[in-house]
Amino acid sequence: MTLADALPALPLDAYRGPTLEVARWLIGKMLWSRIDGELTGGIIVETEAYVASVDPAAHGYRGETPRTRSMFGPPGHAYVYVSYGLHHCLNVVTEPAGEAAAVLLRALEPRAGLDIMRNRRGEHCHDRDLCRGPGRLCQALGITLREDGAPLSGPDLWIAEASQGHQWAVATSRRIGISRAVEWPWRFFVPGSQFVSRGMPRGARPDESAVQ
DNA sequence: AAGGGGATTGCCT
DNA sequence: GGCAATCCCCTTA
Repeated sequence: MTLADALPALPLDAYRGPTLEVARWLIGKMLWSRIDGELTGGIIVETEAYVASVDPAAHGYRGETPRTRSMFGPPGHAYVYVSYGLHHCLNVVTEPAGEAAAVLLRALEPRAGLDIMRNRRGEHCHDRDLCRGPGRLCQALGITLREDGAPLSGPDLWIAEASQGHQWAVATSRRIGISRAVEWPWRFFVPGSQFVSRGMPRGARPDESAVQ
């Protein structure tokens, strides 16, 4: 899969809507990066919604800080932060500017530039592990704090429809790795996909409304 | 001014 | 399955 296979970036307006709807809608879309001239990309198979106005687990819940500034910015832009001092995590900012809300991209099914991903992740990395987890995804695609605040409309980082219009089933569950609002079913993923970051945790269920 | 804790990962047992 | 790594941010004193 090369640049010629990439469809144009989705319009930034598409991210302005309710975060939970955007989080579900993003499943099955392609995330592309062309960082350091290297093209990489994959199908989004796992997301989580964070809405600071009501969500104690969200960054920005206690107001804007230097780290969370992008989360308060306009929709369709990247919010990248450093986790545990060493891993990067990529969010898509949602809702109108001023509302701190975003969708965390947790896993991709790698489709383009797998050799590049392996250069970054390790030569012995199995396909399945290249983008399985928010930190791994960023490492595989070369995403760092440099991309924080960047619009997801290219040319370095963008989200587009997948070239084959495959319909993916979507399931929901509790979010991973948080200690507040732990019961909220705000995680969306492709059930059965080997590229999802973990097996189905407690509380997981098929999401009927998203299965076509 | 100091300390606790994290939207994680990889390696160890 | 458990735990260390690692650093900065935010909370509390």
